[in-house]
Amino acid sequence: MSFQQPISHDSSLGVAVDIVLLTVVESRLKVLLTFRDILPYENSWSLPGGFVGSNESADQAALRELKAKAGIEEVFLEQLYTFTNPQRDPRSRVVSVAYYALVSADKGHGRGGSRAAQWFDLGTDSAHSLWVNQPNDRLRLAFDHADILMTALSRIRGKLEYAPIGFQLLPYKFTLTELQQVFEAILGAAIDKRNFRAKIQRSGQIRALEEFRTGSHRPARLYTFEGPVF
Amino acid sequence: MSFQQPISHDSSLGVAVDIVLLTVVESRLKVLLTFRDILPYENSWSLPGGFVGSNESADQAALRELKAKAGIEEVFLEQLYTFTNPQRDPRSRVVSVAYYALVSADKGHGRGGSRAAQWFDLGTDSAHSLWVNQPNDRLRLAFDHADILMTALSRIRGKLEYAPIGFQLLPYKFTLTELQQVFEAILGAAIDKRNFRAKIQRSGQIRALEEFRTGSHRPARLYTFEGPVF
DNA sequence: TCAAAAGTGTTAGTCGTACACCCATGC
DNA sequence: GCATGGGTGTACGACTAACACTTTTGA
Repeated sequence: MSFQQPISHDSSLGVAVDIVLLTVVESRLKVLLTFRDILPYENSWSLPGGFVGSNESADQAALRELKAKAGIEEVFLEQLYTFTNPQRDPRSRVVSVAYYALVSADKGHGRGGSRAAQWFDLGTDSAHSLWVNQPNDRLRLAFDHADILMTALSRIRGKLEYAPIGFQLLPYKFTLTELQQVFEAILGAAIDKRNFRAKIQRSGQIRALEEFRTGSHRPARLYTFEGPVF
Repeated sequence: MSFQQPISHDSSLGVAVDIVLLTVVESRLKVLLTFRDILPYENSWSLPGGFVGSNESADQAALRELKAKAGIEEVFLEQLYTFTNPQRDPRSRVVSVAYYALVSADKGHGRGGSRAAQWFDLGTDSAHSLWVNQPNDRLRLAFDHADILMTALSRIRGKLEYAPIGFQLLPYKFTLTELQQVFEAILGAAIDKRNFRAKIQRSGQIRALEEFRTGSHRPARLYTFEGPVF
């Protein structure tokens, strides 16, 4: 039996952040991945991330990485979970403080067309977790990033029900149909239109504007997010 | 544009775990604190914790520390949040992966009477956060441990509503009054007896036993936890 | 005038909440 | 027989979920 002696501080683990950056485009949930052209996991895709600098918090590191890798500055960012399996990085011991971030599609495309970072579709129906568990050949995620992605998806799905995070994926003005599409994309399931609208209106989180989005059919009223009143 | 070369890994942050270990004794929520007889924060109380070993996960480190500092082995343990303020430890850079743990009072007293580790009362009414924010002189917590404790309390209060964690604070057999007292201790508020019992019964999480706890009054039926059926 | 998306109400079941009295036991 | 904690039911309001048709516009 191994008696663990008191651990010396200079065991020197590395600390990194990894970010699950999500957006919704045309009713589809998308995640930003970066391409690795170096070992380990050369030619795999991975979550954007990097090491935490010696004089910054993990939050700051995550924001810095988002700006550098995705060109994104205004973003909703929350800590997700910290992954600490000693074997998660084959090179050396690195613990990863994972974050999830949500951007609206209009802000979210600073980069992402580049060869180094691309948006990947998370599937249209409830097959999210399937997809993540059994990625196709094109998409074998590096390290434990598939775990991180799954954890993020299930956290966000849960949180969507009670926290006003859906709005983070939309621009300032949006239609109720767009909002519903965001919910459906995240939950991976269809929602009844009347019930959804009634519930959202009841919640008092949105305010109707006197503006309409005009398209090729009946114009849709625009709304804006207005946090709950305390 | 800065192509980020991997930030030199040897910035060598330390990684520690800190654990908010809670129990409920006689309707009072208690937290286990350890006494620091060394600098920094000499003569303060702190959450039990320690550095993560170079070959163990943070979960394993937390379990090891719980066993070492509190003599506790069977315990419900979940990761809470990772605290990464660069100044949180005045000696050197240490990030802390915080956990919360729940034990039933019957298991929870392996240690805790020792000079090094003691159970502290978290106040009987809804004044929890007040108490934590403005600790009396006896109780000024080391590092950012007051933050960690507050985060744990608010997480647990939230989670109590939808996850079966209340049972973790009770022995295998318990009365409904005991269960209600656990809920009241955590929420810091009184609960209506009839509503509580109806709700718990409805949830299908407990099973009635044909045993009774006999005391100085009418005997109370014992129940046992039985996870939700899938 | 037609295609397409916007918009709207009712019903039934379930859950939360407020509230007061009788029951079984030890002393 | 009394003090103490154990145990029970009902009514109202709010929310969930199922379900189909009319309105407005551009083409």
